[in-house]
Amino acid sequence: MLDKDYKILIDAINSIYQQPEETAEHFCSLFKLEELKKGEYFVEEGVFTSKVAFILKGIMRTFFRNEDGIEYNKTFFMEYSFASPIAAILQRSESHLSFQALEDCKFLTADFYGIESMYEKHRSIESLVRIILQNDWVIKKEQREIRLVLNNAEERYQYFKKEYPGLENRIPQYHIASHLGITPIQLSRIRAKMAKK
Amino acid sequence: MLDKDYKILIDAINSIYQQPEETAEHFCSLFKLEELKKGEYFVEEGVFTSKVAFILKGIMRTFFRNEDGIEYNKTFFMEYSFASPIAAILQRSESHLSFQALEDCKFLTADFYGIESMYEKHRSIESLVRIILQNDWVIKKEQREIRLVLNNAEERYQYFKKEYPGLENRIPQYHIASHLGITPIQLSRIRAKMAKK
DNA sequence: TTAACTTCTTAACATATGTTAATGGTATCA
DNA sequence: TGATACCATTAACATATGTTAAGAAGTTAA
Repeated sequence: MLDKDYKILIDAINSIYQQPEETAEHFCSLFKLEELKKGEYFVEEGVFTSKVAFILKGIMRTFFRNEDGIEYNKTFFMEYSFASPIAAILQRSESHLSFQALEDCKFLTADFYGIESMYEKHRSIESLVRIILQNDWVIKKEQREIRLVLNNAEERYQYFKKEYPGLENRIPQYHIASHLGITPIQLSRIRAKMAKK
Repeated sequence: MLDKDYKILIDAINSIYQQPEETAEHFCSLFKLEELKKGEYFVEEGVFTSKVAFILKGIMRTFFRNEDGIEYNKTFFMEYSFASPIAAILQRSESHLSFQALEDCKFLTADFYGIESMYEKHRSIESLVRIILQNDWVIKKEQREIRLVLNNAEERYQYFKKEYPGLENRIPQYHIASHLGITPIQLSRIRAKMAKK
């Protein structure tokens, strides 16, 4: 069972919170390989789901669509990151976010409740999940809220390039603009201004 | 021990998640009454603390100060709400947010770890805390992030008045402006524009 | 009471961003 | 190959917001 893809997953979780070998193998056994073509959805808005994805190749975005149909790209997921509508899962509610492949994607996927059921016998998995949630949710969200209020669009773009290295060359500019909370036209102006310096 | 103040706290927690009478009394016994004068701090940036406050009278704000000293008012707390640097507590880290009284405050305060230690024997307290955290953090934060990106300042001000009824007449306008991510001048323009309609 | 202080408002000007439209480049596909 | 769709850029104009400065009204303190 320890083929190349699972080895990547094991390395990823061990670098977050070191796991006993048997625990790591049990954890990995919950995952199976899946693929999505560019444009296809991992999770669609309005559904109940408990899926978690660990991305091996490709890019996903998660976005919110308001009543006027305007989209806001909340987060991007690149190789070796976990993507999941975890807020909805924890609340036992439907997801109001969609998850979509922006490139052809290859990923490992598992059911979150299956992971939760490991907690009792494998406390290190509970710690792993808690650390991931605290990092992704509490810390990143809090800092993103502050940046949205205190930084202008150019500063937010600079931060985006640090947070997602290389991503600006893999996805359309309008997806980046939507993440920054500006129009593609304004992002183009900012890029032109930065190129001059 | 069931004086008027504790009765308010018991009613508040029961309306969130109904508790057995003995559990509610045990929970309340963890709290003691405190006061702060306007301008004084409940929590200061940079400290380790595990305090939780239930506000009986007055207003607090929690704010972030960036490297240039510019403040961002993240949340306001009015009567019968819980105020706490809970993100820092859960991460066992120092708070990078400050909590300050904007009016003379009377509140009940407890140690969060004391509350946590009730979980084993009183699962309904664990549920209570989980619900409060999910509401305040997950849902409210997610929706606030979306509003910051998709709504303009006038819409955010309209929302502020719904979220904090009456608060606009109890605190200075510049605190509201800081919460909305704009200058007091711009807020004054928005108010003038809305008054005309 | 007067003086100092705080808060809110308004004006004038500068900058940032949105909207609409046109253009050119590139990829895709029949 | 040619046609079409998609995407980024730029221009021109409108709106939103920031900055600086001034003044008015209310509050606090000497």
